[in-house]
Amino acid sequence: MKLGEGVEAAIHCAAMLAGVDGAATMPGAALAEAFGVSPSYLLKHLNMLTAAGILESVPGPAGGYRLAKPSERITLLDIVLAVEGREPAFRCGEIRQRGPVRLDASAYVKPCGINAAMLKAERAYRAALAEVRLSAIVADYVSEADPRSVAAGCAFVARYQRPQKVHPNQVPPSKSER
Amino acid sequence: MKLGEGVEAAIHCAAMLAGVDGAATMPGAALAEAFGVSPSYLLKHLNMLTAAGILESVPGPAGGYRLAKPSERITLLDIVLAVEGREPAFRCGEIRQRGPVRLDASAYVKPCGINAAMLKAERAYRAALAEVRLSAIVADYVSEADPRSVAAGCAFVARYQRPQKVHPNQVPPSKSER
DNA sequence: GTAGTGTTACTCGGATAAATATTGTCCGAGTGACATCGG
DNA sequence: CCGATGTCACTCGGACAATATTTATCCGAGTAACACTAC
Repeated sequence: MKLGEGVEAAIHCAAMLAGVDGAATMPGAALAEAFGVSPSYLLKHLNMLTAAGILESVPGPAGGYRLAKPSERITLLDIVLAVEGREPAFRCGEIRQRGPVRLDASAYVKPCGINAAMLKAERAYRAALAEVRLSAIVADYVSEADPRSVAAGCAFVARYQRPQKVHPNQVPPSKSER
Repeated sequence: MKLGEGVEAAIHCAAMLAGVDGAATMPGAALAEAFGVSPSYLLKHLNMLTAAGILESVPGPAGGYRLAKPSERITLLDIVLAVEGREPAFRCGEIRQRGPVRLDASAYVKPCGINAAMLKAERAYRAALAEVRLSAIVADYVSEADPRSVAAGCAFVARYQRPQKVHPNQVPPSKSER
């Protein structure tokens, strides 16, 4: 019963990416620097989030990551499952059948009660995570955390986010930062 | 997010030990044989259950393990925590403080919202496990599972359980088995 | 001045190694049962 | 026949490897920006 250390980083990265405007992106190296983790290792987890459809990655200069969908539609469960895997934590190995007494297979049609109880508990865990949207995490952070921390976070985002190349028929964003 | 394989064995062992009468014990080797797992490795988990006050161990010949308290007072949560450790699965490393912007410690008096959400989910998980008593597991098994499986389990228990030496002022149990 | 083109620097992505936790195995300390011996 | 005693077999308990998983790192493929050149 131990969650990988990358889950925490993944959630923090997603929360920070929720603060970038529009289609702008943020490089993985900047995210790694923001939290003091290994850049190369963080990319692995960000890659899993991308494969799960939570993030989008843009290659090349001015590339990076951004949310693939609005933060209201991303839950903590999505992130945890993407990083830790979708299979349940408790896997019934059917050890009740592995003893010396080999009964007929028809004696084991009923599912293992222990397995059922463990999976029910895990469903409760996942349900609790599914109720927390990324937008709620960000809103709570902005309203509850120390204003200095919020200001530092916003400054970091503004400093490192890279606006995307605009297509000719689109109006370029205001050249506010750098 | 992966539970050790020993958890399943530990729960099954506890359920089987709930079937031994009174103060009788069952050797760890018999439990290992019942589920087809390594005897030496199972002892490690049984030892953890003993350290947690769930089981009692009796050394010497006719020794073994038995429940340390009635099965109504043992929950799945007790067993899972004893085997997997009591600390929560999600450990907040406070990576929000590890970035390049070093704010004053007073900016982090509020707990991390992400950590709060993860711990709340884990509390739901543990609450669900705490509601399942070992006696309920056994009762469900006896009433729901295939009668052949129940009979085989009872026979196994009767075959391998070792009655304890009775003190002089106590009446010896019926010499039914072996 | 403008369009085309080549270079370049920056990004992600996957393959590769080190560290750690889990799983599995072994041997030793301790204890009560059993057989033996003596009364 | 009953009791004391020494031996012994059986138990758990912790120390010792092997394996799997997690963590960390490096190098390559790809892409868009940038500078340069030609028109």
